[in-house]
Amino acid sequence: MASSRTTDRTTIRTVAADAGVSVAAVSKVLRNAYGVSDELRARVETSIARLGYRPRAAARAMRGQTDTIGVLLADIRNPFFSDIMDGVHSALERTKYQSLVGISQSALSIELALVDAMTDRPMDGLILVAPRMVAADVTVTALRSPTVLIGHHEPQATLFDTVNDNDRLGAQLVVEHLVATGRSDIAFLSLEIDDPINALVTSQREIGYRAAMAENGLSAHVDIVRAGQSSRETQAAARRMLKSGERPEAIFCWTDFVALEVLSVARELGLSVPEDVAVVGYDNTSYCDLAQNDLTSVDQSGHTLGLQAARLLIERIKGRISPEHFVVTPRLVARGSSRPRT
Amino acid sequence: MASSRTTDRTTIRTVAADAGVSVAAVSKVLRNAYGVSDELRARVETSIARLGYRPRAAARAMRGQTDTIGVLLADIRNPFFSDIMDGVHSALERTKYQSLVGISQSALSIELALVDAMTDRPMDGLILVAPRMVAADVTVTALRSPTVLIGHHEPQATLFDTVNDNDRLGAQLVVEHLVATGRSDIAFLSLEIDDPINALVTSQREIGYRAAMAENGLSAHVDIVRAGQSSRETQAAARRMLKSGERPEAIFCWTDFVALEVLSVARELGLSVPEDVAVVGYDNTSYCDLAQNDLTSVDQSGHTLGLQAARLLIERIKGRISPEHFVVTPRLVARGSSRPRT
DNA sequence: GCATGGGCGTAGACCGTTCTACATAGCACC
DNA sequence: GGTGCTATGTAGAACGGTCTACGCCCATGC
Repeated sequence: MASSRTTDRTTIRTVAADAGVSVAAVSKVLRNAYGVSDELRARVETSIARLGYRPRAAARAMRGQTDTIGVLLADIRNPFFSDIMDGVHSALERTKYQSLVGISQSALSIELALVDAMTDRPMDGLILVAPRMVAADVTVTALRSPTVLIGHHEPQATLFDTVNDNDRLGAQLVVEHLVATGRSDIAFLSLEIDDPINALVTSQREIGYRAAMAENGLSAHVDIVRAGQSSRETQAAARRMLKSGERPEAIFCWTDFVALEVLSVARELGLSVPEDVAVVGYDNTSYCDLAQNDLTSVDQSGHTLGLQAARLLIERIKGRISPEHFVVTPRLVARGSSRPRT
Repeated sequence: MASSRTTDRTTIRTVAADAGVSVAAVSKVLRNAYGVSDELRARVETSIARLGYRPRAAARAMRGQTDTIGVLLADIRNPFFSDIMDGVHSALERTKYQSLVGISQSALSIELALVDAMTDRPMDGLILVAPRMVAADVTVTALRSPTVLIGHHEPQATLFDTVNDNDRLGAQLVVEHLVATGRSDIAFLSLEIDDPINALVTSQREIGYRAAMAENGLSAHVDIVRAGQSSRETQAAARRMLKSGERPEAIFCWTDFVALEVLSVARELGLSVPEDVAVVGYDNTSYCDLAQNDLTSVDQSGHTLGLQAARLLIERIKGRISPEHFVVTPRLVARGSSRPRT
């Protein structure tokens, strides 16, 4: 079966024979290692080009590097993750590294399986985006291969790097903005998670929200609603919040994606935004700027996060041991969905 | 450097020693190959569990399978591709296969590099989603590993399978719907591509659009505008179309993602949808259903496409040689953005 | 003239699996 | 008791790279 496929691929041995040198010499050229004369290099490169030779990553992986980094994404639907990937790609552009992505669908079990799969592959390093796993699991992973986390607060960690937005501050900016525009009854629509840990961005935003409400003397108004990932659950939660007798004056959503659903439900219920209810998102994804959404949001530059993570990872692959924890400062981008009421 | 990381991983030899059997025996158990007694299997499995052994994919790749399939996505931003990935994941759920994704950012050069990287990895098979490459390149790829294409029309191909929507029909449905709702000046906003080929979904939709316009005696109104991927280019094109003296009565966009931008521009220009201009998308992604978009679109069930592709790929990996070409029939989902004018 | 050392290239072990070819045991049958 | 067959387990050669250890050559210094 599939026997027609064994095309007798050209290997390093073929190249060596063609160039009339040893296998080791070809390997040296490939890795541009020390001890190769210009003449030998030229000869080998000519043969490589003529034969169209490509080293097999699998064989390479057994002893050396694979020049591949693995990215674990929780959720491909959230457009914010596209921004992160853009950043990763631009950091990798001029390097020898390529990225391969695993999608965990926000399920812890899949996440763990994927990390295992990637370490078995193996990859030279891993970028985990918004992972759900607990510190112990991250540690195990980091011991096996260089690791950088995005969107996971573990500022004391020494075995891996982290790249984060200051999520507490971001939430505070939102609350302050809403207060400044005349709202005080501000609810937070967060994400429901089985075993929430403080490292999660949603937890951090909840903390920031609580703190800011307290600072503004609004502790009595604190209202955190948590809904699952799915559109159905999100809409149901939004509907409950907007229909209830004491509808909040503003809903702050943990991510833009959710805020768009809230806007939709509000419109369906005949409510006007921002008159009847203000809506604010988080991440400042490209959807916020569309006129039909006109959504106030918090910018944390996914591009920068991805870029930094990739940079740090490469440093770590190259041997850095000391941990680095990069934090970007969020910035509120006010749009129509939170304009002061007239 | 990173020497602390060499944790002396347990290998198949460790397991063999622990269970008191040969390496080959362990390998047999792992692959559940023929010629293993229940007693031996039990013994080996106990050792595997006790040692927490995991076979390394890289070593495995050198002779056998890797149980990994590669998916090449053109663009992670387009939410339609999320639907496809959902389908792929559900097909793979109960199998031993895992998927790893490469993102080409709609660039032909990256696409080719990624396909090479994946074949070198190697993967057991490849799913290429909306690839730009020409038939010759696909053929080369298919000769190296089992391949299924999604969103690439090559119905005669024998070396690989394809999974497609009937894009011509989809475009026809749109034109007919718009005609039925009283429009005749219907423009098509398509995608600009350097070297367009007929196999692309955009080309197919253009063909369907032209044909349907002709059938309805509207050939004089045929107007195909092509814009690049970026939001900036899309908006610029939309602005030109909507501002011009002879603004069309309807704009049919090649994908939802673009239609959302058009809705935004229309609103910015103070035009009302669908009164001043009707807008229709393609793919029926989840954004269409949001009240602020309320976008008419064509459903081609990305979930089904992904599911079928994964199924076909596994069949092919298992030895099927004869080509299969799966085609789904699109369905128009009418919403507010194309309601008849009152 | 001879030891020294740096530059260059090579031989061959090694990485962790798979898989073919073969050895052995047990059993049925004559 | 010998023969043939099946069922089970094993030895060892792949797979295609990397990388260490070493040898050769030539220039240099004394």
